[in-house]
Amino acid sequence: MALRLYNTMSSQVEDFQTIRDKEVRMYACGPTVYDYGHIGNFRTFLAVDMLQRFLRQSGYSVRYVMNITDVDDKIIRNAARDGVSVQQYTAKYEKAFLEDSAMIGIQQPTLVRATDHIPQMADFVARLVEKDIAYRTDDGSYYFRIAKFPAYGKLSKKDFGGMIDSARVEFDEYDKDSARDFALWKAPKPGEAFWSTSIGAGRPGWHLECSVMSMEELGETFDLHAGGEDLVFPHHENEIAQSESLTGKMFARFWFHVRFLLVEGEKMSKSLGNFFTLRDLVLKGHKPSSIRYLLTSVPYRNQLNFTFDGLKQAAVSVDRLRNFRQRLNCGNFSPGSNPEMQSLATETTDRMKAALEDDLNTAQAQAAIFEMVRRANAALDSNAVQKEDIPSLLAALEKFDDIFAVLNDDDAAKMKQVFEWAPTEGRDKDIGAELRDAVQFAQLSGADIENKIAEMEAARRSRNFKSSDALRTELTTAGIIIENTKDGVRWRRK
RNA sequence: GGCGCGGUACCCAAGUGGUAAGGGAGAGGUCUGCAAAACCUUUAUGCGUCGGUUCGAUUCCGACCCGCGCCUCCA
Repeated sequence: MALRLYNTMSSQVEDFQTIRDKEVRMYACGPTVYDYGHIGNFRTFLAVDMLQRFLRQSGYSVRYVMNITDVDDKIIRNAARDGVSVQQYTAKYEKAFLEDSAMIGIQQPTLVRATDHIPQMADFVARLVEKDIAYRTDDGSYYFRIAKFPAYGKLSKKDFGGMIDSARVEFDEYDKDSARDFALWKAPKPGEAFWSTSIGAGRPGWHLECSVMSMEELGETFDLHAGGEDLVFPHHENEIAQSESLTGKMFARFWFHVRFLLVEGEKMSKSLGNFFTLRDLVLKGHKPSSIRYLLTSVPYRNQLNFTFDGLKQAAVSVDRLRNFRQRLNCGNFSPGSNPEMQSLATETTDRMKAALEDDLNTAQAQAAIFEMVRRANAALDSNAVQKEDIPSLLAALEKFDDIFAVLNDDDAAKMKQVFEWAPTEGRDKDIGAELRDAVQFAQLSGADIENKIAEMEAARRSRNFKSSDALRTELTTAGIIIENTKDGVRWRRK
């Protein structure tokens, strides 16, 4: 078996084959850095992150490039509103994006910025003009002539046959040959940021940067291009048009699109009051690992209903996995190995691989790991797990976590960052009691806790349950969960 | 209107032409000084509705109802 992925271009699940053996060159459309990223953005980036992780786990070397769109209408407008330069404005949100990505466990791709590629973009337009594929309008803007690219619409399955030859239309403020022609380069408007280039002053249109930067980084034809489902049209369609009409070659082989999510059953929107940035959720006290788990638990092509109930459930599920790992790490086991445990680990690894190879079916991969957890826990209860089984079971768990990345408990440290950030943006009032608690709990050092536990254990040994229970309550109140096992006391943070 | 996706238990959510993964929640039980963790049992004769094809459909086909997406820069 090998990886099979849905390709938007063919509308089918296909065998994933790379141009170069065992090397994947992929590009994802990243954020426009005009505000903090919301959970919808992160669902998409997380899906691509999982794909990238799985490709590496499958033995590919991966060149993964993501763009940062740091110039567009909204950015220019907001920067002007705030009285800062475009660079100052975007630097803040780019930084926030990187912090948020790290917080939610995204492995950082090679990042490229639109504004670092202005000359290349101008050059790209000039070459299109030479081929008469692009044209300049009176105001100094440049447009792509869709009539020159008959395959236009092949990705989004749209038929533009009837419109392409329409007469020259006066279209609002612009002077396009056809209403469907799209802007490659926009002439400057009074008071707006612009760049002086070989094709004149102005700024790039939205689609241009992705064609220019992806080809510069990955070559004229690369393996996979990813983004949110909304980008199929017009963004990716336009990228294909401009790139392929310039090179005469196929632009990207696979098109990977992530479905939008719903929040509490409805489309996420500010007017509905169900619009959440990642930081909004952490401010409410939700753990980054819970958010990551929930956002990755539904396969990327299915609609995911993001709910607060689901977030709670995700937290419990993650705890279950973490408890299991701790149980494996802390117990005392007799020497030898149990063939049943060995084959359980192997079966689980195989099932996870098969699930992910099937168009990244994350839900089934989770089912496989939980099946293992349940069966191994049962075996642990009956002392059927032996010393040499531990590495095998842990290896399967690690294989899972290479992709899902929720086991490492650094939630408190991440939440602390958000806690400290809040006042800098006047968001103190949004800090929830749960976040406050989580941050406070993190202050207690491991040594402090161990000391309390030793005290508690001493009381228990002398059967002074009243005093030991008091100590446990004290720790519980501080967010420490105590478990007395036959191998001694285990503790963990809530 | 055009193109596309989906409706599965209390909640989230996989999946299959032969009778329903997994997680959470609930109930009962085991273990425990009490907890916690863990385990066991249990919770859809049912997979939007109505027809059709079939020995057999939740899975295929058709109609309808509902939700969602794209169709001028929203991941």
